This record gives sequence, C-alpha cells and structure tokens, in this order.
Amino acid sequence: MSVGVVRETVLSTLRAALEEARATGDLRLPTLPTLVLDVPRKETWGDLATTVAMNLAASEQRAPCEIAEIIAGRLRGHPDVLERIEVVPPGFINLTIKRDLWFRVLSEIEAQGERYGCSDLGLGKRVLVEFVSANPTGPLHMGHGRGAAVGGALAKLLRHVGYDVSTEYYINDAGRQVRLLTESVAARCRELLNQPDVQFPEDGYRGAYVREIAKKVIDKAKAENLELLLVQWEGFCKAVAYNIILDEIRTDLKAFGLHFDNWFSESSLFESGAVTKSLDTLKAQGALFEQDGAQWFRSTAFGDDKDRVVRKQDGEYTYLASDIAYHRDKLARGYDLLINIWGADHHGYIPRMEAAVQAFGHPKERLKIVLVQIVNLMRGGQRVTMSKRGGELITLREVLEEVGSAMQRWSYPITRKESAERIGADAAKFIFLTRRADSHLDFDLAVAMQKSAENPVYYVQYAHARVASLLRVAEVRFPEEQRRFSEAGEVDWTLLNLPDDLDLIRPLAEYPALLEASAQALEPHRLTYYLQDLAARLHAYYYKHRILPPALEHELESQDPLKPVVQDSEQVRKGEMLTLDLIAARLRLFRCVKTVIRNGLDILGVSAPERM
RNA sequence: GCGCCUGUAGCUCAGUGGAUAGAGCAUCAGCCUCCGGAGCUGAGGGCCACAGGUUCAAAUCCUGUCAGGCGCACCA
Repeated sequence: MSVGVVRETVLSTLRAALEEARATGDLRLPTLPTLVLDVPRKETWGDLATTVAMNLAASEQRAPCEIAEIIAGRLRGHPDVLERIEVVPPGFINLTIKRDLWFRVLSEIEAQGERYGCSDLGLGKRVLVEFVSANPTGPLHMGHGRGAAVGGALAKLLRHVGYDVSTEYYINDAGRQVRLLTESVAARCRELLNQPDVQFPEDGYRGAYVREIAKKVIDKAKAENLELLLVQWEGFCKAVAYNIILDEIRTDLKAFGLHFDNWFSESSLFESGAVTKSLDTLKAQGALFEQDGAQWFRSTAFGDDKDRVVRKQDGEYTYLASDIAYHRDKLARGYDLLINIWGADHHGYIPRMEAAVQAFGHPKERLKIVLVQIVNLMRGGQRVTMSKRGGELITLREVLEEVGSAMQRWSYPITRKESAERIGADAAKFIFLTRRADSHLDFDLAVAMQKSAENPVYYVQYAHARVASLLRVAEVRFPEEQRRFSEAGEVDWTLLNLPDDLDLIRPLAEYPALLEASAQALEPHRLTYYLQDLAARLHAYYYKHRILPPALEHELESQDPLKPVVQDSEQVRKGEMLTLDLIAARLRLFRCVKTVIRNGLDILGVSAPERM
C-alpha cells in the first residue's frame, strides 16, 4: 500500500467500476483515465470525491452527470467498501467510506508503527540532496538555517517515499571569498602583533569572529614555535582559519540536528584535474569557445540567454568552471536526480547549470533547484541586520541558544544541558518549514520565545506529549489492562462510532498520500500544516470526550468489560459511557495519532517529546 | 531595459483546474471540582492586485497592466 488502505481500496474499486462499465458497453473508454481522488472541502460531501465523470465528458460525448450515474451504479455493487455514493451536479461523485475500512487504517498504523506512511513511490532511485554549502568564511546564519531545515526535511521525506537519498555539503574553499577571509585574518594578526600601517582588505570580513580566529592563529603559531608573520604566513592563516570555521560549521549543523553523508571540497576538483577534464569534455563537443582572451561556455545552445565565461583573461577559472566540474562529478556518480537547495538570490544561475547538465548529455529535469528565500530576523517587529561582512552578526547558534533557553524557562523542567539548543533547533526548524521555501519569512525572536500558538511547534509537540501522558496515567490506573491497551491485545474498533472519531481517523488515513504529494512537489512545508491540523483535532477530541475516567478508584473494580466503569454525569447525558473496551479503543486511537505525529515530526527533524 | 519570484481576512501565510476560498495571530464573547489550560468553544472579518482570455469549471493555466522583492560580472 503506497497511499494507504483507504485510497488504495477506493481506487481499485473505482477502477473495477469503470472496467465493468466498459465491458457492458455503458461507457466507451478507449483508455482508462487516470483516477484522482480528492478530499472534499466539506465533510458532509463525503469522505472522498472523484471528478472522473466530468473529465470524461468530452471524450464520451455525454453529459457529466449521466456518466457519473453510470459509474455510481457500478460502484453500488461494492457495498463492502462504500457506504454511500452520491452524484452531485455538475458531475461529482461523492463517496462515503464504510466504517470497517476506516478501522483498517488504525490496524495498519499499529502494525507498521514508525514505517507507517512509507511507500515505494521512488522505486529506489538515487537522489543527491545538496544543501547549506555555505562558504567557509564565517559562522552559519539564519538563512543557512532555513536552507538546512528545508534540505534536511526534503531528504528525509524522499527517503520515506522510497528514494535512495544521500546528502552532501559542497565546500566552496577555492575562490575569492576564502582568499579574502585569509587576507582579513592575516591583517588582524598584524594588528594584534602591533605591526605599523596594517592595511585591511577593502572587501574584507569585518566580523568580530575574524579577530578571534586571528588570536587562535597566533597562539597556534607560537605553540608550534613558528616564526610569526613569516613568508608563508598567509598559507598558515588560511589553513588554520579554514579548519576553525569548518569545525564550527560542522558543530553548528550537528547542534541543529543535521547529518551530511558527504562533504565535498571544491579545491579537490582542481587538485584532481576534474575542472580541466570537464572543460576538455565540453570543448571536444564544441560547447566551449575562445573570445577576448577568455574561454566561454556556449550555454545559449542549451537555453541560457547568455554565454558564460569559464576561464578569465587572467587565466583563472570562474566559479562556474568548478561548478560544472562538480555537477559532472555528481552525474558520474550515477544519481537519477540531483536536488540543490539554493538561496533565492542565485536564481539567475539556474539556466547555466541546467545547460551544463544537458551539455553532459542528461535531461535538464535531472537537476532540480529548490530556491529558499531570505529570512528576516526580527526582534519585536524590528529588523535585525545580518550582514556577514559588516558589523553586527547574528549567528544561527546564537538564535538557537536564545530561543531555546527562553523556552526552557517556562517549560517543564527537563533541563539537560543540551536541551536548550535542541529546543531552539526544534522551534527554528518548524518555523522555517511553516512557509513555502520560496516565500519570504520573518523570524521574530520575540514571537518565537513567547508561549503562544504562534509557536506551532509546541502546539504539535504538546499533542504528542499529551497522548504520552494519557498512556502513562492509563498504565498506572489500569495495570491489568495493558495488553488490551496496546496493539498486542484484541480491540473492538466499532466502538469508535462517533463523527468525532472519524474526524480523527480521516487525516490519519490521508497521511501516506500527503507524504507522496509533498515529496513529489518537493514541498516539506505541507507536512507542518498537516501536523498542525492533526494536533488541533486531537486537542478538540480530548476536550469533548473522556479517554480515561476521572480517578475514582472505588468505581474501577468492575471486571465486566460491558459494564460501565464510570458514569460521569455529563458523559451520560451525551449517551457516552466509558467501558474498558471503549477506553481501550480510544487510547489506541490516540496512540495512532501519536505515532503519526511522531513520524511526521521526525521527517521535519523535530523531536517528539514524551513530556514537556 | 531584460529575466525570475511574489501580490489571498487588519497582520503573517496555506490553498494538487473542481462545489459556499482556509489557518494562526489580532479583535470580541465564552470554558479549569475533571485524563496536562502550552489547551478548548463561538463571532465578526474577502471584488483571491487589476483587465482580458482558455475551460463544463480558474485564487490556480495563458496574455497584458500595476505594485513589491531578487537577479542581470571575466564575483561567489
């Protein structure tokens, strides 16, 4: 089952109905149409709806309603799946699912656990997700954090639907920016050593961290008894600064809960000769030409609006040259799909990269670029600047620590040392993923630290913790019933006979289809919306219905599962009596919700705490 | 000037060509003797920027206009 029992079963029923209609000659159907099931906007319109009759109107040359009636008639021959089939103008077929089928969703979730929602949609195709890839010239900031959240979630999402996914960080360690950083560090070193007339590079990095690095460079030189400011000084600066910054980036990403399968160095492409080899390949097929003393890639032959320089007049290679080599390398590693997460300001770069992919003989669809928009860091509505080369610099780590420790102050006291960062990372990741990647995002520190529902992550995590809490209480109160309360025991799902039960089960059934749709669209943010909705339904159910009886120990002696354990006056008025069987069914329904929330949060890289 | 992205409730944003366009915040009115109130219930709030077009059906697709953002390097 790839999109869940309910959709699979209804789809095959619908397919059977169409085939019957064709066999009997009621419909012509030269080819079977692709079947799509929509969730109607209103629940009174049924559980699922299909527009197939309207789509067939043209090819069948008949009125949509007429076609719908024919299909509906055939569907009525399957009363085991569908309880009600309704044709509504202009030609919708609204379907109400048989309850037993809904209950199979719950059994499926219990059986599959953390695998629930997984599918084989990707057929094991190999995908490389490259993301963050920040220049190793300074600490990560909020923009990188958003790219990290999107990339990490996308990688996990694709893995869940059956792709063979690797993640990669491309280290831009060969170009001008790293050179500038080195010069900046060297200049700070000279200042620290009281050299006269130190000239700071014009476009140099002015952040305070550069001076910190310079101090470490000097300390390290002293420790190794190197002569300070010797001829090779800049090389020494580069090596030390590079290692320090890359280490910090790795540490920051780890704190953010991210792992990369591979770290790929741009310099290695020059050292291995991959850059010249790639250009030779392009040259051999006439995709390169010389002009004005420079070497150009004829990207216009593949849809770019301009040809691009790969080797400058002064003989140096441009960034594009190594990027061409990098993508050639990725393709040569045999990936079926390359996904790059880029800052939206690089969007003008897409056509030339697609050109390169095509020049190497691959369809341009093999490369997909997900653009991530700028994050505006705010503090109580005021914009906080984030320029790396200028003065003030707010790093990702600072934000995680600030948000995390603020949350900790009002959260339940599980204050392990790393948890402030983890809490901050949970909040940041979820907030980053509450918007489409290519829409602007204001990340307001003041808001992120409030205990309000503007922090949707806590709303969702709370739903998870709430179920965990119920299960703990149930364990204490009903130690004898633990088997019945878990998937190991028998359960009578038919006791879940309220509309509110279905309101909770329906989204659980949709979860696998949601994952597939999000993965295909490369849009992990759909999952955050789904989880907020699911959590809301759980909270609402919780307030409307009792799961466990009030703690009245003397009333719990009944061993007869049909005899009410307790008759809460209000519940009795609603006609609800809590029997042990009903407690079991509801607890297990809640546990299913908990499983799906946990699975979903895991994809987003957000923790699902048992208590908060 | 050319290209890409975005214009949806007061604000921040969802919305696979389908039915009467949704959520959170904010505003207003309610809910703790109770399984965790980080919660729940309800109300008000819309010419989906504008104008054409395609379609049985458009917030969604196409064209144009306007507004905002970002690109347009022999930088990365």
